[in-house]
Amino acid sequence: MKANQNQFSPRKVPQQERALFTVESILTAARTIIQQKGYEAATTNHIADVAGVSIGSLYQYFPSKEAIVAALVEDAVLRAGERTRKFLIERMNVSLETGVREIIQHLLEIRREYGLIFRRLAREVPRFRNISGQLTTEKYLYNTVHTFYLQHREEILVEDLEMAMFVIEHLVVGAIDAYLDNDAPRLDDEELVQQVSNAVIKYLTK
Amino acid sequence: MKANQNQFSPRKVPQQERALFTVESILTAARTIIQQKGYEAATTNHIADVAGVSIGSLYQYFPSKEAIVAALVEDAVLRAGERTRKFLIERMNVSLETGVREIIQHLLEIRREYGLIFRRLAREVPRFRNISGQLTTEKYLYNTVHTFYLQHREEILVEDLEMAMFVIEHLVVGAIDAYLDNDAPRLDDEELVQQVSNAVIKYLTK
DNA sequence: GGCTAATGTGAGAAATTGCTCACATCAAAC
DNA sequence: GTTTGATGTGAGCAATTTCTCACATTAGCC
Repeated sequence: MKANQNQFSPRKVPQQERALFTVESILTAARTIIQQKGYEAATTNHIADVAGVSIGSLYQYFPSKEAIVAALVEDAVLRAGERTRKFLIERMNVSLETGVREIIQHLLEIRREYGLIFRRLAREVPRFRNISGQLTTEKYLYNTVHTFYLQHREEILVEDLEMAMFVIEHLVVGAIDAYLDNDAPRLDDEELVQQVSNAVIKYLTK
Repeated sequence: MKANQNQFSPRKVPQQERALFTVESILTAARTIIQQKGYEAATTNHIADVAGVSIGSLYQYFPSKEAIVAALVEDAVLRAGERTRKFLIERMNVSLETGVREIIQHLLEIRREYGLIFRRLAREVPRFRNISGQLTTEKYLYNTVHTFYLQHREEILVEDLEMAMFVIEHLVVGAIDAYLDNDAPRLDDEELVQQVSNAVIKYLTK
């Protein structure tokens, strides 16, 4: 019984070039299908088909269908988390207004780019909601955002900052997701970011 | 070929007391299962099991699994829509601040009560998103809300009111759903309503 | 070339699920 | 009590989907 193995661990680690290509093809195919047709359409046979490999190969590297999806989610959470982290650290010293606007702008980009994971998958497969939820709420990000707000504490009139952070996080993400879901009439990226920033800044400082 | 029949129409209208009880049992079972375990867990056999009726009886009254879900959705949209309509009309003449707060309070109640439909189902089954989306965006409600805002137009500094309505709708619903999904720490109903109202009012008037 | 381990294949086994149908039971009217 | 239509039953069909396994092919090494 090997350690560090769970029900999502790969069965076999690819060692040759062509095996790596196979694994990549499978992940790409799964991503594409889920993106375009949704989770239900992503049957293992269909994924193998689109990837151009046999169903047997698929099951050599992934123990189950869920393992494929888990791999997609993990990848997205890692990448998006890393980018957001860097972004936040670079913005540590800007003004409250600028910081808020740029963070919202950044969140819009992230949630558009990883729409598959953070919106489609997280909604259709409740199992994965927590995993993808990690991104916005994980401790490191939380602390970084918290630090940013603290640097502008005197401008902020809200008493309970932690509570305000929770409210803001979900106000913002809620509006962004709705904007991306519906194709909002009379509203473009710039305008959305402007309006939501306004709301957040006014909520905090007026 | 009968008119007024579609793929969701019941096959048979219950005529005796016990048949009505059967239908109710099926709907209740479906609601419970979806609420607690999600849409995927709601197989027809499982629904019949929980309802305490045979799978045959289920298919006597519902032509398909989707018809059961459609019945749940329709019921919720009708009830919630009607209640919201009445609520809005009663609040036509209150102040901007009071109106906004009470509407948010009302939305919180509605989305908690009909959480099954407006949150779980709408997310897991893309097919039903539009139907449940009707509730908040349907024309009548839209016009009613619009009228309310217009009565306080001089207090409102935002130029493009229609755009602001879109932003506000999704800010509010986003925050409410997040609050209901996560069991938000250090935040109760009253506090949430207060904070979100604050944000909306300040966004509109400052 | 010959050997070995890694990789690839796809028919089909096993499991799941929506749904049917031939039949059994019950309620109401006479 | 008999009849008749409404209601209830559940084995199992048909279609789909996940996953296995015996076998074939390929890459790397001597």
